Amino acid sequence: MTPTAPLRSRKAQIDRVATSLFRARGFAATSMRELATELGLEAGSLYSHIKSKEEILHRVCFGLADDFFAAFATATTDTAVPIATQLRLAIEGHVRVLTRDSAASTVFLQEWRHLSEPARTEFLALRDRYEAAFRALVQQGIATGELHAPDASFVTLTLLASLNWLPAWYRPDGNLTPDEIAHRLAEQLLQGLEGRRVSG
Amino acid sequence: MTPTAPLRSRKAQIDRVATSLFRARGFAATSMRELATELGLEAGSLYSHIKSKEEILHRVCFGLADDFFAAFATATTDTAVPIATQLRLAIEGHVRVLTRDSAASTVFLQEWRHLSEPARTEFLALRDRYEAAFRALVQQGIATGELHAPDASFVTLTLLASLNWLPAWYRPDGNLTPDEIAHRLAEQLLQGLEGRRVSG
DNA sequence: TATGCTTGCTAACGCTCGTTAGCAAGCGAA
DNA sequence: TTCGCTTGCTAACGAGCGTTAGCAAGCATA
Repeated sequence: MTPTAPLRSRKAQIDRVATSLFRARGFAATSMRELATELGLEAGSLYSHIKSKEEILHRVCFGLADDFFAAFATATTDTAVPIATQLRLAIEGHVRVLTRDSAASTVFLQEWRHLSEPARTEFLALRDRYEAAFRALVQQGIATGELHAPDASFVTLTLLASLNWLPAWYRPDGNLTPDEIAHRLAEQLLQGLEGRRVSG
Repeated sequence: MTPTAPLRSRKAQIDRVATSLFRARGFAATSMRELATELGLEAGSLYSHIKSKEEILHRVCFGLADDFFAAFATATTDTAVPIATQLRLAIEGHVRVLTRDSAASTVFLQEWRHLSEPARTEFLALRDRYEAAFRALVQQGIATGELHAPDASFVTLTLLASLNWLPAWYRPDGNLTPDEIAHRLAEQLLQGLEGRRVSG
């Protein structure tokens, strides 16, 4: 039924509701009592299913990190494909993960800093690794002459920024499907990078 | 001394320290006792200078909103200037505000949702008005043929997203000055929009 | 000298927080 | 039927929260 998580386990249901609350109010401003009420039970009952509030945040953040890495790997498996195409596929994969569960994506992007150590440091390392993978792709594209830009880091930062703003305005019932959005974003971002124009 | 706020009033000093804490930990996760300690005094003493915790957030958010509007107005006063140039100036102005006080900018961008009503709604109205002004500029540019894009809304969203990610990675002691960053960002974003290429 | 503003303290208020202990009902598997 | 897992309750813990009241020292101005 719900596109984001299976209904079978109570734990998954808690994660799902908590994620949407974390998105709406922020992690620190969401209370366990609020979460329990939303689920129709008492605060103490939550602890039959989870160990702590932060455990939920941890699962959301690291779960989504896995998704992003998986999407990127899929987009870049075939090294025979032109870099520009690989980058386009990576962008589309990234957007697909973002739109599949925009509540979780927002939490992933905004609330990770409420992770305590060492999870916080681990998370940042993952994020850096992901950005580095994107940057390497851009750099490769510049080296082969497929992409034109003076600075791969700069390009990568603005590119991911454009993409990561998506959960802030994306609405599943909007007039663009996730794939259309992904395609448009890739088009718009790469037109500049590729230095060519498709139409007027 | 400090580039962000004058030292003369204790109130301004509280605002400045609070802003940096709000940025680091988030508004909800920052306690008044923590803020007081950082300032070398007791929690109760803060209330000789401010009315509430939220008052600080309010001042930061609405103060920066004023700055953004002022910068945009300055960039677009001369209507004889080509739209593409006005847009470039608006981008550079926006970046200048962002980099002048990146802690306050981060709070402005991330923590506004902890404003209670009606301030929250007022803030969102301001933000919408600002985005609409940018969008109108883009739309005008498309109409005159100076800019090429299928959808002004889409362009504006990704454009502002790229810019607003800046406080997340900008470091005042980095190897690019704010003006260089502003120029590069404008260049990179408009090269795509303008459909031309400066160099290889 | 008197006024009033700025600045800061101590002590405490009512409240909410995340979490735990102990108990119990339901239910599928052995 | 018994075992054990899932699910949920009530009651309470210690801690921290934002905020207030009441008081007082310092200091510039009138």
